[in-house]
Amino acid sequence: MDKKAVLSALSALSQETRLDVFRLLVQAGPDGLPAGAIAEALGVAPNTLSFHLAQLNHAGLIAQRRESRSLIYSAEYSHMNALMGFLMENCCGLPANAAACGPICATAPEAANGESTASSPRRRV
Amino acid sequence: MDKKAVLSALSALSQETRLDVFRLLVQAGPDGLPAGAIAEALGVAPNTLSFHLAQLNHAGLIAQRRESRSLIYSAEYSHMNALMGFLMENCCGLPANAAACGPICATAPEAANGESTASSPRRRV
DNA sequence: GGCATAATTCCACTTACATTGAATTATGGA
DNA sequence: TCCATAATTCAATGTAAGTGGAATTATGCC
Repeated sequence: MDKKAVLSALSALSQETRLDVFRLLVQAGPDGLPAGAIAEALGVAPNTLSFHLAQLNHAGLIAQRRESRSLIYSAEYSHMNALMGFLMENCCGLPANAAACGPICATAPEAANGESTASSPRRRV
Repeated sequence: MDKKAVLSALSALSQETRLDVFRLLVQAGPDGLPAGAIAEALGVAPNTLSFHLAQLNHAGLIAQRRESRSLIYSAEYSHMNALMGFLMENCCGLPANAAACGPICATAPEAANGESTASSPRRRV
């Protein structure tokens, strides 16, 4: 995950409606929700919601799939985990910081490189 | 941590210069860095940096302390951890999601509620 | 084909954000 | 006290983001 992707994800989440949408989808689970259900749940106009869904989708935070007439959106958990890893990158490696960095510490190097399965890379300054 | 604080933190981080500043401070450790050193390291004008430091500080992501003529800034790790917890709130609780939610899962409830100050003791995972 | 539903795209508008240069506050030393 | 350093605050400008209304695309059913 590069800085551009991180900025894109953070920008997407730094808006109230989009934050609400994302959290709703996180809690909805892998099955996701159709756009209409999201709009109704949050009380947002359909066109406005479309705009925000596009931003989240483009940022890689949510996925889209069609099911008949409905477009179903669902959270991309892996992308979120990669984002967190990036923010704390090169934090846990410092002996002095180990305690402060928190729960992400144990797995940060992998999360930072996204898509999991990464096992070796550590330092990048 | 409430939604307002989360939005404030995400807005602060969704800007390239501020993201660079925060990551630099995360990697610098609890001792932090003076404003001038940050400005030089990132190649940003002093007044512009001041503006961004104020935003990060107001969002609770960094702390400020004076040391002679210098103002030293340091990362607020606990705030960052609380932010991550909030984003994944009510995710790990769902049996279907447990695997997808990732590393934060094990400690999310605490991070989400924790208003504690920097370097607070954290439970083992 | 004709019609209704689901959602998106396009357009104009208003507001908020980031940057720049000049002026100001705070600290330390001669 | 006077001056230099460290950093912030103020005022002005250009650009990007969010919202609302009307029109458009995609799918399903009769």
